[in-house]
Amino acid sequence: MTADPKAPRPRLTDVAEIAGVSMKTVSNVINGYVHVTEATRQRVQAAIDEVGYRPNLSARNLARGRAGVIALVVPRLEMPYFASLAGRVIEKAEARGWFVLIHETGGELAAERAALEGHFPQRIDGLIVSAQHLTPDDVRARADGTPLVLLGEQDYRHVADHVAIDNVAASRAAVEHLIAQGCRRIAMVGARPEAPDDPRAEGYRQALTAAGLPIDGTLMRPIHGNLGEEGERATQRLLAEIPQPPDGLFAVTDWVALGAIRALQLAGLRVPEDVAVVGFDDIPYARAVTPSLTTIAPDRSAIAELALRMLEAQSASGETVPMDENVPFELVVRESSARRASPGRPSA
Amino acid sequence: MTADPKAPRPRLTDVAEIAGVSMKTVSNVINGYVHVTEATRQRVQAAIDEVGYRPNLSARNLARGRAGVIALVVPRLEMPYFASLAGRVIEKAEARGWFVLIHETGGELAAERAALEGHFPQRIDGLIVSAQHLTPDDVRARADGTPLVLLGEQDYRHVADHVAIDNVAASRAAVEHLIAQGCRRIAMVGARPEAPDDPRAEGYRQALTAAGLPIDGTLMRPIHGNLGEEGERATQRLLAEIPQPPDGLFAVTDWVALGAIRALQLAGLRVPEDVAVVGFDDIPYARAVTPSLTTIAPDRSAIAELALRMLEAQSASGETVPMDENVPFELVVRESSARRASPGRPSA
DNA sequence: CTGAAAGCGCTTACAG
DNA sequence: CTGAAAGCGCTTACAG
Repeated sequence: MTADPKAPRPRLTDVAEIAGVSMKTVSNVINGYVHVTEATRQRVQAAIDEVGYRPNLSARNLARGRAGVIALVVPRLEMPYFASLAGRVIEKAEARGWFVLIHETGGELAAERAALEGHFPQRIDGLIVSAQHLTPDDVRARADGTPLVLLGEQDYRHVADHVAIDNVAASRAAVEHLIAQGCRRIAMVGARPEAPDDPRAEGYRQALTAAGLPIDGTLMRPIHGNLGEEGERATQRLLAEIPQPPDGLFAVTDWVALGAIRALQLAGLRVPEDVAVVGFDDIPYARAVTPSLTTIAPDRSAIAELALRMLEAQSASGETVPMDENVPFELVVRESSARRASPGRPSA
Repeated sequence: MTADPKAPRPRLTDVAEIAGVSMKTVSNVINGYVHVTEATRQRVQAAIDEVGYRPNLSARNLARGRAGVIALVVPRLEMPYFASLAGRVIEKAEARGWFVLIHETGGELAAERAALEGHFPQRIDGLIVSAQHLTPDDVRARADGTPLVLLGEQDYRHVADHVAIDNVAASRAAVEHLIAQGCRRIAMVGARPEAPDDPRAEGYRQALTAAGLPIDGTLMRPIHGNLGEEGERATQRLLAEIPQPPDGLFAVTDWVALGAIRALQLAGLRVPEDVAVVGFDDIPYARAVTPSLTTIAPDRSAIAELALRMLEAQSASGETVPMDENVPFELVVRESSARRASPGRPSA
């Protein structure tokens, strides 16, 4: 069990010798192939356990002609949503014998494009990209043929495999919740009016329209990088530019929501009493801050699992029709939206 | 430059053929060895650029007899301190042609011990562990011989290579800052009275003693996992158990500080007016929350660089005397400690 | 300063 | 169902 730390690592041939079989048979057992009698399998397994054999992945990947590595491209690992997503991708990849090379773009479009073209220090078998700025045209223009899965809120349908939550439905759920709390003038921080279609803005509009509320463009505030500071600044400008503060605020990410709450509080507004706030992502801080944050929690595990299945499918079949898959989400209600006002009678 | 995506990847021999030299010469150029004339080097480089050659790391590592992988073991990647540390480790490792296998322990001692014993799905060349519970005895009992570097606040001197900031000095700086802000009754959330020596508690004591302030054990509150919720609960209990709230609070991590601030605010105390708060780590949220958090910022880049150098040194020389290196830190003053009271006249 | 050849530890047709 | 052998793409003594 515990081997001499200085001894060379046992090889497949060592295991084969101990078990009294050929390398091929050991390989069959390790890779779970059929056509091995149960008695042989057990004998081989015993030998594997005895010497503590673990395959040399460099040799395996070389022989198989693959890198054994997939890249996960995110804006910044420091953003907890991406960190937890990375954790799940690593977990799911491990189960498939894949390594995850994490690559940060810093939210730069140029870095996102470079990643799309496979500009990595090494060869990779697949690419999962969670982009902030990449457009469908960027993806369409891609020359590199490495299997690719895109994550995130953009609509990449018909361009590449894509997995995400239903952002329209999730945003709609968030805003409907604010309406149910009695909010009538709901701001959105992080809308992207310049984008051809912004699903979170669409969900926002749908919820308002369904409730018979007007859509007021001045309440929709764009930001560039989904950082807390930007959420704060955008909310400050919002408050400065409109005569009366909103009574609800939907932020495109929790981080933006934290910045927005900061701006609201600095302006003397109470959350949730004066302004109810809902974020998006369910980052761990959403629980730790005051007030704790109501938010949309995407199923990160499902995202990771689907992304890896899509990569596998592409590796296996080469050309495929781009797929678009949705994973579940959940509205997690916490303090930031707990209005005491009854629905229909918002506190003014 | 842009190759046919379906074409097989160019190999070393392809480059050699184009440049009209042997594989060995190309290898020399790629690995930066001397004894290559400048003209040859340029010719080879041109061939490399022409076909877009990138070495097959599986083959390289197999030939070199190494895995090309180091493991980074952290409690949870979702904790932004570890996420940003991971980012820096990945960056520094990439420069050395190493992959980083990130492994989460969930803060479990058993998982930390398993990692120490090298229980990974594959072979690794080195191990960087940022542990929460591992004791020097655990490290001493290690059977596995893989190069190891420990990070974090525990004192692992004489047991294994260790890199950290000077936690005593950093904590002392944090508490001295609170004292300079006029605080006289300073609580510490996250002390570990059970640990033989807790450097952050030591710095706290040193600062108080140097200022002629008493050390009050009831103001030092232990917590287990450095989570926000625990910081909140510990602070709640603190407020419930002492007759008068503290006027300053030092938290062992920013995340704990956020929880503590929550508890303070829920108890009707204002931060920083009633209680000034300092955290530790400088996570990105420290800037985004209200009030923004005064904190200790460790030089993560320096931690990553030193850790990798130590791994390299161990790989090269086998047995070495355990080293202990400190990296710089900085006190970042923000709103949570901005007391209006002049030093010496704390507001009551 | 450069070339030809062995070897790293697997997988995988190909025989049997 | 199992074995002997070639080959994956590098590195590295070893010659020259």
